[in-house]
Amino acid sequence: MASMTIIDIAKICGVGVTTVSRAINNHPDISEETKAMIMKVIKENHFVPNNSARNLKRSASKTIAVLIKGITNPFFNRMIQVFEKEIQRKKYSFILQRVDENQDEIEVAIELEKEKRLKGIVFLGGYFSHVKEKLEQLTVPYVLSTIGMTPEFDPQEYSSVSVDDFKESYKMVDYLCRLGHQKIAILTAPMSDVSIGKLRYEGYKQALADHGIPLNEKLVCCMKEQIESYSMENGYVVTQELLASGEEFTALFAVSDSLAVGACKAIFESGKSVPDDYSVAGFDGLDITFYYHPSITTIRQPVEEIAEETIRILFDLINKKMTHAHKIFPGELMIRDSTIPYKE
Amino acid sequence: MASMTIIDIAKICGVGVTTVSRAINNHPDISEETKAMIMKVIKENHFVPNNSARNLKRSASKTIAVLIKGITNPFFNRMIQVFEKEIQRKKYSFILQRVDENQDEIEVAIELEKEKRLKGIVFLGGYFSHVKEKLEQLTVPYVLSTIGMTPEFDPQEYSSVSVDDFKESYKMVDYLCRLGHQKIAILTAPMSDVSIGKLRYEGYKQALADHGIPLNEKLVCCMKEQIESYSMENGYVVTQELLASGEEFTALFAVSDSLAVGACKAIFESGKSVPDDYSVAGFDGLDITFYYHPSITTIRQPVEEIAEETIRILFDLINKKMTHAHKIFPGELMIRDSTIPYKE
DNA sequence: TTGTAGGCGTTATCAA
DNA sequence: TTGATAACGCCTACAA
Repeated sequence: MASMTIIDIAKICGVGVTTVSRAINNHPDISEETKAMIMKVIKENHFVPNNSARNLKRSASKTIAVLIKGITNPFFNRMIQVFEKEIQRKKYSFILQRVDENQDEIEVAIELEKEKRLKGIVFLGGYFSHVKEKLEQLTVPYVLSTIGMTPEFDPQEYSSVSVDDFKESYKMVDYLCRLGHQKIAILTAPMSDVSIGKLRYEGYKQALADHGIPLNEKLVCCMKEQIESYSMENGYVVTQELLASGEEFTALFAVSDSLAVGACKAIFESGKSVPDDYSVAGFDGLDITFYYHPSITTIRQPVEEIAEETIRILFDLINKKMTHAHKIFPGELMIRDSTIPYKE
Repeated sequence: MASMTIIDIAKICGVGVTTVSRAINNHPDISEETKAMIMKVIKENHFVPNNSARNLKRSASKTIAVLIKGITNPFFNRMIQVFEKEIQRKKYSFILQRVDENQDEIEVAIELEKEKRLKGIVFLGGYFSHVKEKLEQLTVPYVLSTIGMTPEFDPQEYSSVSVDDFKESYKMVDYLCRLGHQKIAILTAPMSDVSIGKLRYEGYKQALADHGIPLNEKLVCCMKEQIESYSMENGYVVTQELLASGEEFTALFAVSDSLAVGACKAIFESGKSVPDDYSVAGFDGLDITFYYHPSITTIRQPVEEIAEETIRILFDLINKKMTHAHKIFPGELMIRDSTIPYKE
């Protein structure tokens, strides 16, 4: 039989559609017994309400969408879990929407906002270089979570939660310098990057400068554009080239953990060792850095706290408790087995 | 200003709503110039059509949904990419819907089918033990991709694409036996599991039997229920317990690569070595098995082929070219550095 | 506590 | 090539 509607159910039950609607939506104005009867009929006939119709009619729904760019990143998994938990705790429902690499997240957001009558949006990952005019089409509050922003964006215009990529990167390179390393290679985003890749690279440069180490451009290795960015493969390939170049270095800082894993592999394959021949450090705090052998020194981003704070700010915005907020969490330098002091 | 509708646009343009609709949907019956004019107005006013209304009205849309259980699994990333590419190539649009661990994927599917007027569904991951009655509520074709099915399901009732988990598991354990290993531990799903975990365990048992090796239950290690299943952490914790138990073994077969990585870590931490003290093998063919040090022997599932075939079958079903199909792909035994012959 | 009727924004039908 | 109008399935004043 063709799909049932609320009208069919009403007919079968011998009641009006309103009553059925009330039963479905747990409205108070309905007697327990009619409700039970209706629900029974619904079960028996496998009636499922059509969400499109509901969304169309509803003026507002209690739902939050999380838009995530690059779902590949294992770093987001934990965050999504926290988002879901926190959003459900607030009795809101939760939509996870993947945004393709070559899709515009704002356009997706605008469309989704209308379709689902969203109450708020979380943007996760990606670069976020959008014109103000476009952002203004978003009529519900939104928070950028772990998204590096270039400074030309007016902080008054948006809210965000993240670590200070510049500072944390600095922290790591500073640590490597203090171990006595002077020739520190970096594996980073292409120079065209404007987001976290750039921020972390700037931290590297600053740390070197503060230690009186001149920048050696031959030790600045950029990911290949044609390979998935921040992937193990990219780290592997780029490190192979670095090793083949013959340029000397004693430590390698990869701006993401996956890159670091790929780098380690390239080093091992060349017959060298981590950390005896090269110290290697990553960034993010992925689980794999703990499980890799040797375990990999990294900057752990406090994902749970970041996710929780993101939701807290979003709801404050929704409840109009504030206009905009920016929260920066400190990262944690996890010293592991992949980095050791420089030895002559 | 409040959100625009197609009526507002029609008024501004001085045309009827139908004409606007035609412009939006690239209908043939409209002159190029009015269309251009309308599109210009739409751009200027940032009009975005409401999807709920479209879905409600449309009788059918060319869209395929991929429902994925346990988005954590990195194994799915590549598959999703292929799905997206193939679906777009067919000029269909693609929806990725995450299904929570404690959600019923069929119910999600039924709801989504109505909401989005789906043409077809792909189920990815999970266990899939559903009653026939429920499956029958799905009125569009669907394909199970890389989902282990217990034999009691009638193959006439559904379509599927996967590897033969039993056979591939057998292949791996057989290989370990041929290396001379006799005491082979397995890291597998809890015995209550009915899906791939069970199938892979059965393959292990059969291979041991065929080599005349009695099953030692102390070497059958089940994942902890309270830890994320098939995770590195689970492999780590369970292997620590195995090592602590003092039960002797020379090889360890983990039914997933992530478990294998965790196992390796536990072994290294105990002061032992892979592969010198213990050979370790995984299953799935994740990238990390190549990048780990030592690289990990595994069964590679041909993800691209599986994904492509899934879509091919789905479209054959949609176009009524067949009733049901089951495609089994062979896995590939990737012999790496984590397994070596048994030495006295 | 229950039912009737109108409208959410779009597309499809049909007539102009 | 265009436009008026009736659905699509549901929710919600408002009336009973």
